[in-house]
Amino acid sequence: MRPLFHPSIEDVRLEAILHALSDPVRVEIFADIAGAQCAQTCSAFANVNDRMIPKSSLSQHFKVLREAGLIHSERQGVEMHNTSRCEEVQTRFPGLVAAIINAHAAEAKRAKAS
Amino acid sequence: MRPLFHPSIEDVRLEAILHALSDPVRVEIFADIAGAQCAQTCSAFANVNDRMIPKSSLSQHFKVLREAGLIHSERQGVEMHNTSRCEEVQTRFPGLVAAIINAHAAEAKRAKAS
DNA sequence: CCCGTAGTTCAGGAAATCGGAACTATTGAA
DNA sequence: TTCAATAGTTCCGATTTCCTGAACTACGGG
Repeated sequence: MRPLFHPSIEDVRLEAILHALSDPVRVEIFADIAGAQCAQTCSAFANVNDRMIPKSSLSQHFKVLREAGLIHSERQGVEMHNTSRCEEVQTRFPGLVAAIINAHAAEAKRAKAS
Repeated sequence: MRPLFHPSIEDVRLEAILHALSDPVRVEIFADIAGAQCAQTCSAFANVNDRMIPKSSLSQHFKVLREAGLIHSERQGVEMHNTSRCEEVQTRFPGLVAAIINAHAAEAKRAKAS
């Protein structure tokens, strides 16, 4: 099994970040990881937005987030610990991730209200 | 030929905006329109990033930007006048478009420097 | 050593994207 | 009015990407 690839922050591309977060499942996962106090496992997201996500799809989603430079994944025993790279991305693209997370939160809030 | 559809600002979705701008051609077109003083035609972008874009693809790109709520397109005689909807989108998702345009400008600047 | 759990890889079917060719809409000139 | 030119749109087949079940790998515990 090939080791996990994490781009260095200089290699992070805007295009990859926007593509990664243009998927409703991935943006939800990322917002949760970014807002969490501690590292999150992959399987914690087996159902997102009241929808079952097969674990092969989940694995792909985490790969996309990881290779876009948005999260850091580290094997911890049998499971994976995922943390956000918000601070790093903030230095590269100031305000970007914060604005997206804000927008996502605003949309989620409105959906709940209706 | 069916009339052009523009979503009302309340119907604009984060997902659609991020998807629209996750394409290198579209983000370039949008940044240009947003930064321009006057309306831009479609064919003004026949070559973006030193690459020829076929007009059928250009038409699709404009449709994606339009239906995401990022631009307004209006027929003016034989050509199309495109303007950005930045102000409206700003009220719905504060800081989002500005951060993306900033990030895009930063990346373009770095690419030129190398 | 074997089992259970967590996640990855592979492969093929589904969906989105690209682009050439044909079409539509508008203007201006004959 | 008719014809030609210009600017975009639509259609459709080829390519690419995405999704997910099945098989696989990796680690920990008994």
